[in-house]
Amino acid sequence: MHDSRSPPHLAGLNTHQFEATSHFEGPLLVLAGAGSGKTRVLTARVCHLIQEYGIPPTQILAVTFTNKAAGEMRERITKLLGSEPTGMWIGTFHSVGARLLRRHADRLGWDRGFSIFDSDQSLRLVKTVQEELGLDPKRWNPKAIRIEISNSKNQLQDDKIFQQETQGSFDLFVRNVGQVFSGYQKALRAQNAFDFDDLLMKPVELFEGQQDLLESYRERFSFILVDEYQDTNRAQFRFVELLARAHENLMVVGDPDQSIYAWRGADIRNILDFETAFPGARVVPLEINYRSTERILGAANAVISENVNRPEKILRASRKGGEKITLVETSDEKDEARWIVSQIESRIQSTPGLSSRDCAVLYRTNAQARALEDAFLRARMPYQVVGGVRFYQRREIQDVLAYLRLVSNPRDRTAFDRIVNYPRRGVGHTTHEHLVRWALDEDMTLLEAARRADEVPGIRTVGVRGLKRFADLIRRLSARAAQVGIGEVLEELVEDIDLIRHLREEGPDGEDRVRNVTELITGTLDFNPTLARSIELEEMGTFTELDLFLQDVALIADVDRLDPGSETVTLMTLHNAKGLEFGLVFIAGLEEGLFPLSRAYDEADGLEEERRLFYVGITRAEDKLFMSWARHRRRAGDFTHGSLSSFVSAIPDKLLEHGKSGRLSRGRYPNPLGVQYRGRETEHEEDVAFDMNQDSPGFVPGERVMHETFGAGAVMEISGFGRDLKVKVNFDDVGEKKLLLRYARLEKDWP
DNA sequence: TATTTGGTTGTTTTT
DNA sequence: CAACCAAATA
Repeated sequence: MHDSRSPPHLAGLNTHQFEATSHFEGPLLVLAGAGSGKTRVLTARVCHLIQEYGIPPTQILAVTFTNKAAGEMRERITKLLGSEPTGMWIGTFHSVGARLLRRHADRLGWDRGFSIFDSDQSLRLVKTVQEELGLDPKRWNPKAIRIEISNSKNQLQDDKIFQQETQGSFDLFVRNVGQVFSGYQKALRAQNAFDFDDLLMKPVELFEGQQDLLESYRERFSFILVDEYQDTNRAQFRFVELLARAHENLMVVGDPDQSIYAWRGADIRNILDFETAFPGARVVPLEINYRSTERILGAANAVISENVNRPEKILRASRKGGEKITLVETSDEKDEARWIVSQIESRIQSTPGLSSRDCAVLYRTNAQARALEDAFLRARMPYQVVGGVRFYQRREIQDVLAYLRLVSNPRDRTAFDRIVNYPRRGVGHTTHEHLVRWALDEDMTLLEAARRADEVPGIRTVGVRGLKRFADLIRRLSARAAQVGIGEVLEELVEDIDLIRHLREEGPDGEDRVRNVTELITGTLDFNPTLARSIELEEMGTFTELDLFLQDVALIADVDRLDPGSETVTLMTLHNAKGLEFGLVFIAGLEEGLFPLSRAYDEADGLEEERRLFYVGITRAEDKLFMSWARHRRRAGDFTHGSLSSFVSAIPDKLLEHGKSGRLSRGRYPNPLGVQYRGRETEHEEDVAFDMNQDSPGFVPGERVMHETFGAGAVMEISGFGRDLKVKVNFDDVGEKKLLLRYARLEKDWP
């Protein structure tokens, strides 16, 4: 341990933490178990570089997983240093990429005022391109195509490479993706826009193609630090590699056991093979957990050790003992939610100093938030939901933002299309078509064409007036944006289009929408571009406040909006919980098929990733962990019957304390004898009905069954759970088939 | 051109 | 049980 005579950034570090912190040049891999103080090490090393080795902050680049983490890191460094690390770049891969592109977009044929398209906007663009190509979106799922494009980009494969590689493919889908891909990329460029994936891929293209730029940034960032390295993808690896290859002063920090983003291209090999990519790397393990109690950590270790594909390591607890983990069985999602709320209530009441902000409820899917919210609302317990229907994704917010985007980037056609007729200006489908055709012929932006709408053939006077009014509005806003703050621009816009009145007229949801818009305005009134940190001071003059604001908005994540200071319980997905910690943690919905999700069984390593997610969830808890599951759950409209997640069986029983919700333990439910109470309790009857219809297939291996099309056969085996129950049948005529029971409509074939 | 209706569809996780 | 979309009607 380093004592108080050391500089403040070294105080209290253990041997391994100190080793990593004081590392100077060359590659360094820190294998940091959950709660082992990796953020401390990261910030301490930055201070060490600056104070002990005299490295100017301008030469340091730190990449974090969220903007929030970036902000916290900057704050902590400032505190330790006693001054801002001015000129140091700290940000996510996406924000660093955006920042580089803002500076050099012209070298790629983009304009520095480019728009950043989020997944929704990029999906809309995929649809548009599909329509132009005459590919029926019913037959070729735009979402699937978008995912394919995105994956490809994350592998650094652009549309040209994609087409080359799939040219002779017999897979029609893949060939179509190739077509859409290049149309999509062309459209992005025509609109002066990048999508999320471009923010990672284009900087790589920039560096690979422009040696002088690469050289200058290599010199500029002579020290690079990357957090959450286990979740980097190919493009991110390449980006880091390009910058770090010359000097190799690269520190990466991560934990293979917490890799949970393989589905979006993260490649765990980046961390596993780090020593191969950077030979001679120093490897420092951090294996003492300072966060959770011994019992909680025991459960986490037991769970993760079930994974086969992992380097052997064990995380030790510095905190001994602790409460047992509570595992509770509930009757359905409402019962589960009520139980959670009541636990939080009684805990807060009985534990002095414990407040709702110390509590978090984690779940696998966003849909689970609904029942929970309902219970919190009823109990009048304040809560905040992270994610789900995202704030910036809401229709009314997107509408307002589309105006701003169009002001900032007049070529943004996606923005134009969205708002040209919102609120209604008499610009319908036909008018729009005429406008587009004319703009294309005359080679001008839609906005420019709208300004000269009276010259466009075929448009009725209502449309002409509407378009001119629209173009005029955008022009006025542009002028204002150059003079006043973003907040004022927004206020004027909302006033001008009379948005509040329009929203109120929409009916019941209108008030909510009004509130959201007001919240957006309030948020922007004190928007401070220097605080936004997305830009260096000397660059300030070259961008308007609006540009900076839009960039921030585009890259903000759900967790970034989490307010840890507010007196509320936090509800979020397990993915969003990465990197966070809470005194009390609930993991809800621990049912087979939900967590792990049944789809995880279909993919190689799917179950292992799911288990890592469970591991991440468990290790969020400091003092007490609760887990719950429900026997019945409404999913996608229909009822499912569930059983306890197989993940839980890995946890030694001595760490567990079993319980039942009040509803179940009162003994009305379940009914061990089946039909005994029939007629007396309605609830119970429903329950029996589930059992007959949904739960038990009513089939056993060897039994003879009939199928509508396949005819008679014998049941071979039964697998899956709930709505994913599958049966394998050996049909007399067509042989073996694996069928989803809920579609199969099998009937017993009585002899 | 705007609005309403009904039908279809799909739910994993996110920068 | 949404949200989204296409067709039908005002």
